[in-house]
Amino acid sequence: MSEEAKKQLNSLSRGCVEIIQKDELVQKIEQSIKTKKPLRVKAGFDPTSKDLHLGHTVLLYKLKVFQELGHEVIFLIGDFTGMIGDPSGRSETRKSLTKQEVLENAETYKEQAFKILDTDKTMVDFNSRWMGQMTAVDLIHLSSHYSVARILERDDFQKRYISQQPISIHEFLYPLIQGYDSVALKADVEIGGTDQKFNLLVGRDLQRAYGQSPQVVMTMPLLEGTDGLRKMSKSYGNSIGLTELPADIYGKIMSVSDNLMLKYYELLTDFPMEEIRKMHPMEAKKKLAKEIVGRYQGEGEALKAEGEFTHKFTRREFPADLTPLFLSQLPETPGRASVGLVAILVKSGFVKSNAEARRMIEQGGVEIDSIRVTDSFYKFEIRNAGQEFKIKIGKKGFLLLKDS
RNA sequence: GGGGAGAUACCCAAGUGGACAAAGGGAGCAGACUGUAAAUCUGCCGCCAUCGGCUUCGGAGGUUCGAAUCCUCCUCUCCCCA
Repeated sequence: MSEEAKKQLNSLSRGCVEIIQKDELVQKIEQSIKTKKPLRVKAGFDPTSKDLHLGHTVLLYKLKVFQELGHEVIFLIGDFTGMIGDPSGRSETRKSLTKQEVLENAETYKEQAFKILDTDKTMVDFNSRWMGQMTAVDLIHLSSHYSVARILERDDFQKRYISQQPISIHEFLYPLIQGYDSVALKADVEIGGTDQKFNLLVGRDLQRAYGQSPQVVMTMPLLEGTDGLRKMSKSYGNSIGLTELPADIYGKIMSVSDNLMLKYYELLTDFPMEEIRKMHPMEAKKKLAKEIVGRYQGEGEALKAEGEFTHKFTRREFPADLTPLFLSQLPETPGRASVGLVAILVKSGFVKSNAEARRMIEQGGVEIDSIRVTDSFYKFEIRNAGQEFKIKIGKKGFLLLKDS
């Protein structure tokens, strides 16, 4: 293997779970170096939601590595497949999206993707370009290349089948359609999450069936969410969204376990791992949090988020520049002489119901001017006009309440 | 086309006429411990309220003093046979 190929393989493999087949990849790289023809590297994204989160960026980051090595990156938006809904890893049928929703989501995807990828060097494509043209005859022809038994082999389908969950025909078709994308694009390499392995391999098979040289498949781990257990997903409530408030992104990264942090480093950055391991975990985490916030929201926001974090949590101080909430802004506030704490918590939107507010108070989660209040009947006594109350609610809530 | 099983709170899941706002687990929230780590431990976990009340067990009706539990119809899902 040439030095250059070795170097490429090395940085491409970082964090990678599987490369099928590795020697094919080496061959393709050597070939590309020799002929000065870049590899066509494809990654598909299902625009199922508007909000991209860190989990989605694992692949984007890997594409960037390919790009920096001079290869041709195809950012494929599965607008057609998005309307079907990928059954991968699902225990139930995904709800289908309308064309309109898919296109809107695709826009935000592109926007976020180009914070990582080089706009000029990236080819953006939509699989409706070829799938939209496909006739029923073409589809049936495509289906003839695969058997029901082989599709059923797939782990998630099998689980659903055994546990008596419904599987719709259109979900069956999904892997074929996604696989066909590789044929249409003549991909040399496709990268995807480990949950995509089956679909990616179907791409290989179909390329062979259509007389092309099969793509190399590279699978990347699914990034666990903030719970450290399940893959990051908005519906699990464990995701870190790219467009969330900088302070939230920063805070969420800080609350991730040390182990998970290392994984984030491996998959989302190219910092040398040995150096990270040598750092104090909290310092390493801060560095990561700053890096991520900076990447998506800018350097300035990152610094601000870090400052805020240190102030609020490390030093446990009340944030300095909090916009006050005036009593008069609250709907139906009774005579200011007797404003109940419970009412304030609910009306300011920190808790959903009176019962929750009471619970929170009685369990010691509320402080007023640094004094814990456990009496759920507590009423504010306003002695002088313009008086302020600094209310701390649970771990993350800060409310500055002001008279008038 | 025929036969059978099932739908319970955010999720999984018990309950099969009163003691059920509904066991257990998970998630979530709060507290202790910390690095807002993670892990662990404790408490809370439908809604309104002072005792007390109100709405909930796929949907609509019905039986009963009383139903998540029984009956009827409907909707959805799964399995087996054809």
